[in-house]
Amino acid sequence: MPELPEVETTARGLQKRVAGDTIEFVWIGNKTNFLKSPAEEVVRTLTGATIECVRRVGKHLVIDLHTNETPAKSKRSHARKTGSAKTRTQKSVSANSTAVSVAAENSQAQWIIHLGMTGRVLVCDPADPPAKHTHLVAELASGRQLRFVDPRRFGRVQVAAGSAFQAPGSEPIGADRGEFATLFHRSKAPIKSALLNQKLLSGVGNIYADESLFRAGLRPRRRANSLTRAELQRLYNALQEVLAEAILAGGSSISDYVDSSGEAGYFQLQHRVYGREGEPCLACKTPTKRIVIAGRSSHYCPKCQK
DNA sequence: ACTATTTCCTGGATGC
DNA sequence: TGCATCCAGGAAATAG
Repeated sequence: MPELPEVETTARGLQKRVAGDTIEFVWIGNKTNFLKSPAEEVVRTLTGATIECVRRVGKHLVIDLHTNETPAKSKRSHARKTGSAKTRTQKSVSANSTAVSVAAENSQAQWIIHLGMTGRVLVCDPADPPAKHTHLVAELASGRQLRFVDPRRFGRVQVAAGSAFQAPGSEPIGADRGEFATLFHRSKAPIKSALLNQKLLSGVGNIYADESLFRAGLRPRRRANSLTRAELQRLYNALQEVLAEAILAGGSSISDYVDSSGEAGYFQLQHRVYGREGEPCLACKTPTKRIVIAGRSSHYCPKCQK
């Protein structure tokens, strides 16, 4: 299940393999509820676009494109979208005061993919048999294909004009310590819920939330605003550590391991609490507990975590 | 203005 | 063996 480290690993792999390539043709399947932008807008934006860069923004995969789309068309279609998209449009437009930079902005577009629970982006040979639940195929000038596969369709695909896509919250990696503390100081929600709230930090999912809380010695039900300065510091350190280790594990595998369907192999970080209900805590042997917070499984050691 | 719960989805695991 | 039921979870929608 892709969280920040997996998305980072995927982004690096894709950057390495498809940057500089051009999308020549786009196919979209029958089930289109994974699209956040209208299908025709996705097709229009992607077709003929050159992939400049693939990167991670929060839990989103962002593919920066150079397009041939005309400014007028791009603006009108973009304006149909919902609140947050409008805000971004306004931002990106207002940031460009001269006509020249507006024109430059409009030859840029972004293909934004959220992998949800089961989403994957594969680099395939056209001869590779399509995986079940393949919802979008982009044929590349190099002769290869990018395929979006997602059985559960929790993943989301959208396109946007410009290059200003932002995640709803702060970037967890290298977040400022003070800012990190401020984010959680205001929230009365359980710290576990606050960690999962993408409007605070973008990119932390269920597994790494549990792992961070375990390393920080904090119970998931603790109210975020009850954490002391020292506890927030421990949580900050734990989160940085967990994410860095997970990316390292993924990063070491991506360079030399890509399976037959072009999928990067995730060598996941060894979980210390996640999914270990009833098993002895690795530090003190107390059986690991599992509770449900905000509808999510939360694992913790009742002795080590206060 | 909050937080908490439900809903969307399918495949794999479990139970009878 | 086969069928029904449950469970996993990111994030939007809905409820409290």
